[in-house]
Amino acid sequence: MIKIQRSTIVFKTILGNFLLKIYNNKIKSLYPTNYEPSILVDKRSAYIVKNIKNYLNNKSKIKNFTSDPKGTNFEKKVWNEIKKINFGDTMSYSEIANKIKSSPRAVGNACANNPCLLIIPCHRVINLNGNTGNYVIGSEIKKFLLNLEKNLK
DNA sequence: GACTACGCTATCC
DNA sequence: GGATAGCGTAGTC
Repeated sequence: MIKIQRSTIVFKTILGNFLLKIYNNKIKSLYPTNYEPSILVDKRSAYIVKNIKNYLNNKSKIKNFTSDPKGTNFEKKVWNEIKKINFGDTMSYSEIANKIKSSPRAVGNACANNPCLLIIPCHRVINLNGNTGNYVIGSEIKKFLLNLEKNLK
């Protein structure tokens, strides 16, 4: 008998409230929300939330949680490559494009559709010329995250 | 066809 | 040397 776990919780961080969706022990999505934080969380969610909060407070590295985001085959391929980037490291859009035989622009497209912020570290993907490039919830936050990881590396 | 979280080149100061 | 414009590129809607 397979036990399916399903939970949706909202928690507060220094970057605002985030909505976390878990299905069958895998993270389906993680992104900012306007909803009020929820109170009751199961053990697994509480563990993930604690790690993300510690990460954003520069207390610990973010763990490599299993994720199962919804997207096209191409997007999943891009996200899979991004998950391989080590904590504190960066990679350019064109490097990722070369790995999967695509173009930088298409990689950026896939990044913009990433439903699992932080979990799929698309903030570690930057421009070839060294600029941080854009980010769904603001390039300032991208810089903040990169700086955070540099300090803890 | 239009849009895009990119990259390269040409062409201006 | 910087700034900017234009175009190529690949994937999505």
